[in-house]
Amino acid sequence: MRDFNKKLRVLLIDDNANHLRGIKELINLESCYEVVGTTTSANLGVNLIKKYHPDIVLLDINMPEKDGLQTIQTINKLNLSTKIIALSGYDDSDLIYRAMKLGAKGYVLKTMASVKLINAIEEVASGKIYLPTVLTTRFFEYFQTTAKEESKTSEGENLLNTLTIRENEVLELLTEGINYKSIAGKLIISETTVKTHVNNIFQKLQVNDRTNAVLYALSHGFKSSKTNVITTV
Amino acid sequence: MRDFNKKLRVLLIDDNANHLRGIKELINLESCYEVVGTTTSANLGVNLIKKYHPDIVLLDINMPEKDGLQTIQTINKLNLSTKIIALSGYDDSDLIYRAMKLGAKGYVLKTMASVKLINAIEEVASGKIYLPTVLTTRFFEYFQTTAKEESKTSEGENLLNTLTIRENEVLELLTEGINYKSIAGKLIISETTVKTHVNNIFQKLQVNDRTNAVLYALSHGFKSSKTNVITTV
DNA sequence: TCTTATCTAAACCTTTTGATTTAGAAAAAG
DNA sequence: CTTTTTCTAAATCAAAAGGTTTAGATAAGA
Repeated sequence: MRDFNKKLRVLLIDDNANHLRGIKELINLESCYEVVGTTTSANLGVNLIKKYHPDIVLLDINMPEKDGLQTIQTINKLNLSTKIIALSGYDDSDLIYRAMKLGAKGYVLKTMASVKLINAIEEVASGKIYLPTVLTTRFFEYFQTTAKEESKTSEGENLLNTLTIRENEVLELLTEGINYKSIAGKLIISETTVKTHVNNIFQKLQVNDRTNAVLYALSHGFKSSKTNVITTV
Repeated sequence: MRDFNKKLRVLLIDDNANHLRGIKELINLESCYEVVGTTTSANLGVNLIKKYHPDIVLLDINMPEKDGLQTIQTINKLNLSTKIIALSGYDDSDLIYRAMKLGAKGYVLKTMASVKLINAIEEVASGKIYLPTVLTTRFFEYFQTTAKEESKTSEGENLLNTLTIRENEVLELLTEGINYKSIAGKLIISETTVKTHVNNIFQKLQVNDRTNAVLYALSHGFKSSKTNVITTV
């Protein structure tokens, strides 16, 4: 929970100076906030964050100089407790999705009423996530469509299940982009044996080459025994 | 937008008969809803959905007989416009995450005030997503931690950005597991030209074969030009 | 205008892959 | 105690992929 005795320290990053001034005034109207800095440059913003360790950063993610999404990453890599609220002019599903994925704690449209912004700051500061209902819906639309393939593949008959243990080991190395010779070396078997296994894999997965075998494996939840594969979006 | 002249048809699935009765009464208090069926069995519930095509299904996802998450998938596979609201006793991040990923439009805790449930039905019926603030935060906690690994790959300089437009087109076809001849056919250029492009791609991505090129592309957020970004309104 | 980047293409050659057949040994299943 | 599965391996052959060099056409930029 948030300590109301201390002022919340807020940093503003927006390439539009006018907008910057507007937001600053708006926030300063509230006695419990303190704007510790404003800047039109993402790179400068990152430096200010390093220096001042603000509680909240309001970050315009539609900036020309540096990609806003990248900036989110850069800030999060600092490993501070600073929380990021993304500011954007667009309610683009993909943009919202990516911003949130990269660790933004809130997303506010510039067109939204100023009271929403204060609301967002308050919520995020107290450890919650702030997403207006419209954007939540947008987010989930995108989330569910991109996640759909994963669920589709996890059910039904998966040809991967027909593979033997050895074939699985071979396929795992195939998915790492390793050639016959190296696979033979790693499994300590002859290259021709590897070829035999690979051919059997092809038949079972109903493909004709390694690329398609790898693609099948990755898109059908093939789990390598050591590393956890991140199934893409 | 929802048509207020028609009653919203709701189906209830909960293995606890008492709870089922309670919810039914609660919903029937509201004149704009109609409970078209109640059942304690997930499998039976799916059949009822096939028969009655309800607008909303309130689905308890903590059932012994059949896994609630599986039931969500089964229902969605019917491809009806039926919207699912997950009911659960637990505010478990992973559970919420998976339920939403599988296509639930809302998630309500059984411990929540009954007015929240009505609220959820109303929101979901009108095409929105309903997640109480507490659960939204839980969801994003989980979402952001599981997505973290992915973001790692998209940071730093991405060699994919060095590719020309044509090289991107070729890479896109490579990631579909297509061979030189077919790529040449699709782009209406000669096979040797394709080879030239592919070689340039290899150099730029610092790999030696197509499999590794594809793996690089997939793990570094290569976006095929076909991928549809949902841009609404 | 000169230069650079991009797209196109061929020739030549080497390496890798993939397809097919055959077959022995060991282990598991019946 | 057979039969089947799995893992091993070799021999061939054909096809695809990859490496390298050279080069013309065009468009974009300095």
